[in-house]
Amino acid sequence: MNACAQCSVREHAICHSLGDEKLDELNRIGRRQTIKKGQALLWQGDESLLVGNVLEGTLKLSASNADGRDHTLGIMLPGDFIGRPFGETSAHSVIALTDARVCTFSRSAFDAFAQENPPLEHGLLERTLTELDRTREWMMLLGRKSAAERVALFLIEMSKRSSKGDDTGPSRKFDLPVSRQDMANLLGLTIETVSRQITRLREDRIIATPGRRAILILDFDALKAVTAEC
Amino acid sequence: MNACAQCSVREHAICHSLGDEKLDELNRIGRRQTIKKGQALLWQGDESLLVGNVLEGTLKLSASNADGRDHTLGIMLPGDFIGRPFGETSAHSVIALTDARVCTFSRSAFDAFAQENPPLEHGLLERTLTELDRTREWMMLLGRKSAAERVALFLIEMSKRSSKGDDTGPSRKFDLPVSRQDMANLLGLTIETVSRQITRLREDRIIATPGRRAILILDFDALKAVTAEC
DNA sequence: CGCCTTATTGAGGGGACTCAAGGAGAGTGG
DNA sequence: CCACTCTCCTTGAGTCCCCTCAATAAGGCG
Repeated sequence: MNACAQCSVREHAICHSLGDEKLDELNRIGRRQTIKKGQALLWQGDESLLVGNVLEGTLKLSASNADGRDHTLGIMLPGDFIGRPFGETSAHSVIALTDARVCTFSRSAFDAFAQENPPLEHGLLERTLTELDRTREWMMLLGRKSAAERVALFLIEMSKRSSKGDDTGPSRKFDLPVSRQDMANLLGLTIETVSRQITRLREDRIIATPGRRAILILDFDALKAVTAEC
Repeated sequence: MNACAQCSVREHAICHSLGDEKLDELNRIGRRQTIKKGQALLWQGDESLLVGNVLEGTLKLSASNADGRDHTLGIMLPGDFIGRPFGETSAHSVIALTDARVCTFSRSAFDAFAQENPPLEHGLLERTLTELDRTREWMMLLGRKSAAERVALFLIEMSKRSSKGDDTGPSRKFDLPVSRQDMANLLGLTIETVSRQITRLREDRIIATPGRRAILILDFDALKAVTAEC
């Protein structure tokens, strides 16, 4: 029985470029795996041993430098591709923010499989190019935007991503997949600054926070306006 | 006569994965082109019409947002790949910082050629993955590092890149390919802050500045130490 | 309830920005 | 060769935003 056939991310992951036969072959080198919140799937600097797809849960891509400060480089949600194919070492760590399920492959087996399946490589290339564009957008945020803009932009982004699959547009109510600390690390701010910005948005009646992780957007236009104000 | 055979970046560009025959074919859809300093090769938001390789000179990848602030996302040197294959629009602008020569392809022709030449796509994928890693490193710089660290890191990076091809290690003396303003845009700082940091490094006898754009590293270890200090 | 983690709020300081003026080259033309 | 201009860079003074340090509050869970 092919586990891929009923895979929850079948349509969104890189595998969707493969036919049934090839999918079967890929399935044979793959392995479903669960990770507990806080556990690492990959360690920065370690040998790059595996790659894979997120099936369920949220993970973060993060890096820390010599003096201990660490920075979250991205959030990985179901359907996203994890890991660094064709490389000796993993440049960043991948850590589960919630309990998660992933579908992993040994890097060497995946590399070999990819090289023999141009459509898969092509899909991976397109995905990587898109990710590069997105990362560069984020660079701009880190380089030039104020704390208020960063937080507002993050909320909008999360609102969009949490409604993935729906056609109702960005959700007005959703749960943040990350803690304040993770938000701060992602946005290049401190936890206190993030908290203050959230408070400010609540005082201005732009958002409400019905729970610790919950966000309810009251005035979407006003939130958007914050992202562009000087 | 195949212009690629004697191409200055033959060994460093993506083309090196191709055999003579395929190279010839690629050559036929390519076109050598010169751009004057300040001219744009691609405009952010425009249709993605071309891709190519840098042959000579320096270009920058940049983006500007609604309120006019703009940010340099990367520096492109000879051998680097330019543009966004397989995409409708160009997410960023590419602008010449010096007079430059590039080898360009219409995007559609390149896309078609790439899809038929897996080794080329594979090379492009590896390159894109590496670029993504590098961009993420830079994100960390923008998110977490002080002005002093940013400038020091930039000088080290430029020292390394300017000695490309040599085996003498990073050059101690080199010319910056960019203006102070470009440095500031790249590092997410203002021109004044960059200037002050350079002055500081000179006062501390870590570097000397024998000319407007020239840098001479006097104490490499001290410079490295700056990149990691708190 | 008590403990622990996570989030909020406050006070104070510092690093980078803003605004403004002055210098230093490179190129031009007399 | 020297004024002149233009651009790029440097330096200074003052301000503001975000960080740091510190205390308090709010959940979550045994």
